[in-house]
Amino acid sequence: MADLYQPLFRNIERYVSLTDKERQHIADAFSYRRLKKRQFLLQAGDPCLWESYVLTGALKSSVTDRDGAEHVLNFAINDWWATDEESFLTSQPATWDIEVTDDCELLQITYAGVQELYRVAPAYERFDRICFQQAYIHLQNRIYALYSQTAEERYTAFLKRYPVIGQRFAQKYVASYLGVTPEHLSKLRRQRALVN
Amino acid sequence: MADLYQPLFRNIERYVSLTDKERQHIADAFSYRRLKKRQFLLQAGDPCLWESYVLTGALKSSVTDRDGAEHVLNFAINDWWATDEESFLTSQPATWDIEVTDDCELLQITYAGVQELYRVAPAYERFDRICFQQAYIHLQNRIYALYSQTAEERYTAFLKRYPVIGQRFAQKYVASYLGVTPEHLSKLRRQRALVN
DNA sequence: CGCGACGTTGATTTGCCTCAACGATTGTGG
DNA sequence: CCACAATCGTTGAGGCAAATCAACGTCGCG
Repeated sequence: MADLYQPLFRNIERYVSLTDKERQHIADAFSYRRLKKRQFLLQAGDPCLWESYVLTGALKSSVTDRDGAEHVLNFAINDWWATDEESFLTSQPATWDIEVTDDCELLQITYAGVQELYRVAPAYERFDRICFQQAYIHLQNRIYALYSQTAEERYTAFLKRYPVIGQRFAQKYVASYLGVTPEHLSKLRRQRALVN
Repeated sequence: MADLYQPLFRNIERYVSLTDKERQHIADAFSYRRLKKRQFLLQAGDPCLWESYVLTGALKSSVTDRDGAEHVLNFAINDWWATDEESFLTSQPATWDIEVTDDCELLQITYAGVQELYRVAPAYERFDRICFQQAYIHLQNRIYALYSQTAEERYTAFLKRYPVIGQRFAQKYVASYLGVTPEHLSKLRRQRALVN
């Protein structure tokens, strides 16, 4: 089943080129795992032991605050990654929950696996560097959007940028990701419907 | 003046160890520059040609939105970095302004310089990887704070985490960084003063 | 000294939240 | 396969945190 790893290789080769030997090291380092809807890839309090590449399915990362309110930080569907990096990198208890919202197939790597890959496949460390640079830029833009845009503008931008996500996840999670209540997003959607 | 580079070396050696040869490559790659208060390290529309390490002085990074409102994204004082990474990495026109708020001494490196350093000093690419991982985690936490905390809570956390910044920058920039108006921050401060 | 930028204060407005009630849909056990 | 519960999205009424607008004192600087 070498084909199983093809999507992962293509994901990595967006940024770096891989030799056959490097592909082999990567395939050896990642293990396959299935999770069913409503299972948790990670629960707050446990250490995040895996970086997970999503082959199929859907997950959401969220944090629950002191008041019990859940705040969605990220979505992940096929060809995305799902990890609490802070916990993964420091081995401290996670603050995130990562919950499966559609049955998943994952490819997972441990912290030790990553360190070993850096050693035997330097292209993988370069890939990680580029990934985190992109992710950093993306989060800066998200913060700027939170500062400068209304909820309605953020929702419009979200639909444009991630047309698929809005269909694969419950409205209330989209609302949480956008930083508004489900009720408010519902009202925004109604206003948009009236205009068109 | 080899001493000029010591703060930069120490900054890098927080995360990776350097050989003497690597230190030499790094010193060769970074050039020294002074800027006066009110000058712009970067203006929106120009490409960001440098990653800048701050030896002394103070700068703020901000974006001005369509309505003309300025939003402060980052502060930088000694031993911090100041760059519009999106522009630096893609060579596209910057969206950020980076303005000097106190006379600065900088050590700067170009994109080509970074690529060359990656080649001759692999520790530097590892340093960059770790830096961006840390920065990514930090921004995730900032987004979570924007979702889950009130302005007052964010201000309290800001004072605790960056006691120095609040004193080196005008109140209105701190307000902007926290995502509130200067008037509102002023009222928050008044309330805090009454309590204590 | 006089100008302009900054911080403050108050009055008013507003975007979004909270709370509550209600159908519609989903899923679950008998 | 149906009945029931649970969850979700919607709608409305009322409230609050923060924005807006405007006026004023102060300070640094030319």
